[in-house]
Amino acid sequence: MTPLSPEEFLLIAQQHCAARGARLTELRQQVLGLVLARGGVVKAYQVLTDLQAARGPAAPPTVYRALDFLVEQGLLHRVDALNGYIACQHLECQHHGLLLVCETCNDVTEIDATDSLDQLSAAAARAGFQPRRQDVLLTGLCQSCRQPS
Amino acid sequence: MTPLSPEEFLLIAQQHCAARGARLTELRQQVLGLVLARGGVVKAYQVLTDLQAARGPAAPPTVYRALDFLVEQGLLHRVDALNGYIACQHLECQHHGLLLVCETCNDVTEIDATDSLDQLSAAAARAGFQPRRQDVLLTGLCQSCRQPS
DNA sequence: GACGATTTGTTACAGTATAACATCACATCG
DNA sequence: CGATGTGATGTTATACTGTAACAAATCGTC
Repeated sequence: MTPLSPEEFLLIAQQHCAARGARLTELRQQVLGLVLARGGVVKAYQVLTDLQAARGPAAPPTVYRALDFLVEQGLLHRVDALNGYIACQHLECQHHGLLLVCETCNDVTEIDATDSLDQLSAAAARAGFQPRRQDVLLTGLCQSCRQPS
Repeated sequence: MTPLSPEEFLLIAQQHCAARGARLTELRQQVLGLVLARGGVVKAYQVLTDLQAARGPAAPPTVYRALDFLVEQGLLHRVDALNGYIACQHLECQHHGLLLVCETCNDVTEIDATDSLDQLSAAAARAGFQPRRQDVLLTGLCQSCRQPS
């Protein structure tokens, strides 16, 4: 399960958007590239800084709109617990991702947990609730951070 | 499943904290009371306003600290998606709560989904991740908001 | 080229949260 | 009793996150 390179990711993103009739404009692609370049969880204002470095003046709404779009398309996940964004780590496969947020190192890992998440949705449905495809996240300790040594 | 009255809730909260060796101080109790008084999802700055009305000058850290404590004790849930807090709706029973956040009316319902959530934890554990007891939330449409009529 | 719809730019501001340090309350122990 | 340590609260200032509202540019279509 080698992670995609930024180049591969951008390529797939293109196809992904084309297939959905969504316009992956220059700006949106650039923002996506900046997120990928940093790697891991990225904050909106980090992207803003990078964007300003790359293109001159830019304001918050510019990056928030691009990030919203990318989340909408499923290319990025929003990590509410950290007010951040992270590239989808299972773009190729159809999946329901579960985001594992380490509360020590703030690293985020995405695992495929389609079955469990479907169960969760079913439980919600029994309560009359109609879930929208959405990122579910758990916080806790990642493997590296719970070494007893 | 009648919801607890604020009085009942506060009483149980007392016992709950005592049992855990945590100090439910006057301030913390007051903050909890203000959340219960408003009902539903409450924002920190709403609590701040109410607290100022009730006790005179107060600053953000005062309420954030109290809210953090109450979340820590499991009396409140933090609703990341809304930057808000809501009283635990299953205080009496041992449960793993699943928060259902309606993206139309912003109402939050808490259902018991212990089984599904245990599955989720198990999936995380298989990835070497150790989840902490934590609120999981799904966004979507509540029953009232998806009336086709 | 005119038009409507979407995207982007820009300004200004609203809302959320914490760092850092001072002070206070309280339990414990010598 | 007073010293002392710990946790809780007060206080100031500031950092971080996000959006409303409107203007300008871009793109596809007729």
